[in-house]
Amino acid sequence: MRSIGALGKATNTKVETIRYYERIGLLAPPQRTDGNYRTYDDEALARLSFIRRSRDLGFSLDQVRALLSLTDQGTQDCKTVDRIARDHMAEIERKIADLIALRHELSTMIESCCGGSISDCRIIEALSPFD
Amino acid sequence: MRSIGALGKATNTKVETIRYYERIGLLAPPQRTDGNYRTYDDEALARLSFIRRSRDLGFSLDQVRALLSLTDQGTQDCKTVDRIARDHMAEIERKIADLIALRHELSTMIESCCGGSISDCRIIEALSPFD
DNA sequence: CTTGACCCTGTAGTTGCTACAGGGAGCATA
DNA sequence: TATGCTCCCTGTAGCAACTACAGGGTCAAG
Repeated sequence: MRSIGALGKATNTKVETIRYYERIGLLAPPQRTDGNYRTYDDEALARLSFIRRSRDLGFSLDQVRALLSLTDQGTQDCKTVDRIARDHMAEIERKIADLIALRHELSTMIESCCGGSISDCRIIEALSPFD
Repeated sequence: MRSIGALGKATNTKVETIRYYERIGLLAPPQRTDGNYRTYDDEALARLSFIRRSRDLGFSLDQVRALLSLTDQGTQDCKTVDRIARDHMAEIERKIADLIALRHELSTMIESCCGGSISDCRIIEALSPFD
């Protein structure tokens, strides 16, 4: 059993974030000490680690919730898990493509700029309408 | 002169968003009709177009605010504009790199999965701690 | 004269936290 | 025993950048 601070350190999570996860129902309310302190067992540690790892991989809290409930059910619904992961992957691909397009536009804009000395700024011009 | 709805259509912006921009001081409060409707002139249209184009390029509202004030000043501070644009560019590069790393991790995870039929799910396993 | 599309203000919701404020618990030291 | 100090508690408000109401007013067409 460990305190919320210890759990936070173990999972690289801020204390407030842990309480937030509890509040939104992602983590079950843990046991309390006589002094009303939360105490967490290994299962809670595993669950929070799972959440954090999923978050690091960019899953939304809703997606994490879905993944957790699938593992909780133990129904081994691999198809659903796979779909969530693939959907997420597709979204990341989209974001990458968007950002690359953006980078291209931006770099064109920046390159057309004077570089800091000439008086009519092509960046502002590029952003302005009717040019 | 045009109504807020017309301005919204012309700039592909929701009416609520235009009012929001006004509330946070990005757009000046426009003139009103007798019936208290906002009316916008061409300058407002140009300004909102500038804002939207900047937003589309991923600039934050704070960055947009800075760009706008630079153009308002007319001081032709090209150096500052260039810096804002380059900073933004660097941030986008970072995001792209992050997402590509993420994609790699995710694809490794997904490929190791059964594909929807075998009962022990490697995705869940990959997300779980102590594996 | 009524219907419908538009507009108004003001407030609350979204995502995923983060940051207080104002207090209590628990342990070490003087 | 008193005093610090660190940790913990609850509850609320803030961030970005909108979006979505609720509950009303305005205006033109039929």
